[in-house]
Amino acid sequence: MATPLNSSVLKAFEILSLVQKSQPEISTAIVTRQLGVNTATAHRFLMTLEAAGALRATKRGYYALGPKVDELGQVSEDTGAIGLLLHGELEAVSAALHESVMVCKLARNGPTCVAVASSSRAISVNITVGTVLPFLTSAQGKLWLADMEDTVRQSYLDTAAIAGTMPSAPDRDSLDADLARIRAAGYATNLGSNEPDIGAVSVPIRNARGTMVLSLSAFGLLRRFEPGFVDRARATLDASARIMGKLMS
Amino acid sequence: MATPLNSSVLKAFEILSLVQKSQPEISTAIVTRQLGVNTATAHRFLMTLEAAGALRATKRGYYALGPKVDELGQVSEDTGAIGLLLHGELEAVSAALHESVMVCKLARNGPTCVAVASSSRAISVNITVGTVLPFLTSAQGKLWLADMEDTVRQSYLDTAAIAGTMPSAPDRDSLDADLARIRAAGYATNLGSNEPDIGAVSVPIRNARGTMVLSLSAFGLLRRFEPGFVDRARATLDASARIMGKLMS
DNA sequence: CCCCCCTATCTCATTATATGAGATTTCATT
DNA sequence: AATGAAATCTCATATAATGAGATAGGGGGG
Repeated sequence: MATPLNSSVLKAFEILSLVQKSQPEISTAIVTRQLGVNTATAHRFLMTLEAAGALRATKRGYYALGPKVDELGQVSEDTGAIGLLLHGELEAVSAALHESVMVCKLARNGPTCVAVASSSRAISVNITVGTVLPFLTSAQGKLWLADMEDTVRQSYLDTAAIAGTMPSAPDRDSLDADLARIRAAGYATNLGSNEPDIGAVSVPIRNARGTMVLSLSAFGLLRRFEPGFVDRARATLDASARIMGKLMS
Repeated sequence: MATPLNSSVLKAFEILSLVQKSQPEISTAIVTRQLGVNTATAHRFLMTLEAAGALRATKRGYYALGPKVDELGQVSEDTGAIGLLLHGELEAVSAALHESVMVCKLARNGPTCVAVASSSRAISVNITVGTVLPFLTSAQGKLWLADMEDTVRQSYLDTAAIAGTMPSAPDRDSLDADLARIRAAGYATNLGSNEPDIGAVSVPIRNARGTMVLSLSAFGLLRRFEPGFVDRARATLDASARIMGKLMS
């Protein structure tokens, strides 16, 4: 009999996973219904998770994610956990394409770099971990927009507009058409729209459940990004994105 | 007898809390030593946390924070958990000072806004959640730098320099003197150094252990930030920072 | 290249504790 | 203030966590 796992701990994380953007607070009833455990058990787990700081009571019987989650998330960022995890694969893609590659997560103001591998070429594009890309003019920004529900997309675009990072917006119809095309193709490109003379190709990284959790892109001097290279890069990036998706699940 | 807490779950979070910037990976031995539990128990917890995705094996017997932590952290950000938690207090400060106030966490490229309350005044400073402030010219940036160990500070300054967000750096000695003054005073100001005609006062938010976890600042048109107002604002901000620190612990 | 030691991993009997049904309290709503 | 729905508590029982000791596996020194 292999090492038995601690089922209480597993259950605790199942409970925490019930908290989602569409369900930012959970209660005893929700836990009971969605995990099929006894009311008393659900209640005790919520109390325990609150004591641990993983949940925080908002109103009687309702809990949102707590400070411990933020604290651990911060440590994970500080220690570059994602970067270390993806580092090897990222280097491999960079070497295969002879271009710089980067991985972004979605933040409020745009895709934000969490890992990067620079090509050995003599170009210098100022990308470091933490860099925020614009939604409308970067390949990764458009890729994320294309993946969103309409209402969610609108809220991101509104935020971007307020923050002033929404330059010379193309009219809404052409944006919609563009995003539909990207959604169908499964990749996005940026041929100089963000920085002059810099091109990029990006593909989604999806977890086991098919949710887009990160984006991957290759970028470099625009003149290299002619159709043939874009196709080749897309195939290479897609293969790596599948591997990275497995690593993230 | 009040509801007994699930000790396995509490222990799981104690174990996760052992992962820190200074100790990015944990092993059975580390858990055994630091929590005083049996080797077999420690091992089983690590296996369980890996199965839950909260930890990720890097090499034989060593574990770093895993994808579940990032996932939950992302949900916490998306649901604006910190913002909701601090919202009431933030509004109160804004009302008391008749200025906009904001809270930032530390990210690689500078303090990043996680919550904001706008004053009712007719000024418009483009601050939204997600906005990244510069290290050297913003009140909050200097406050964070002042709180860091020398080596850590240098690594942040290096990153900032690479990202090109380090404008006309004052010479090193004057920066050190400035930071020493801020450290001693417990607050920092920015009198137009970031945006012309915009001033700011900022104070640290510390958790129960004294660690600076967030920064709080009030900002507005520069001409209001004469010495008398700065002193009054500092006192008000400090009082709120203590309350917010408790909420975060 | 092999051996040795340190550490991770497994086994199993004992014991602690998590569980669920039902009773009780609390809160919001009318 | 009465009512109903949901959270919280109690306690006997079953289950699952624990720790000592045995085993296996890997990295470093000879």
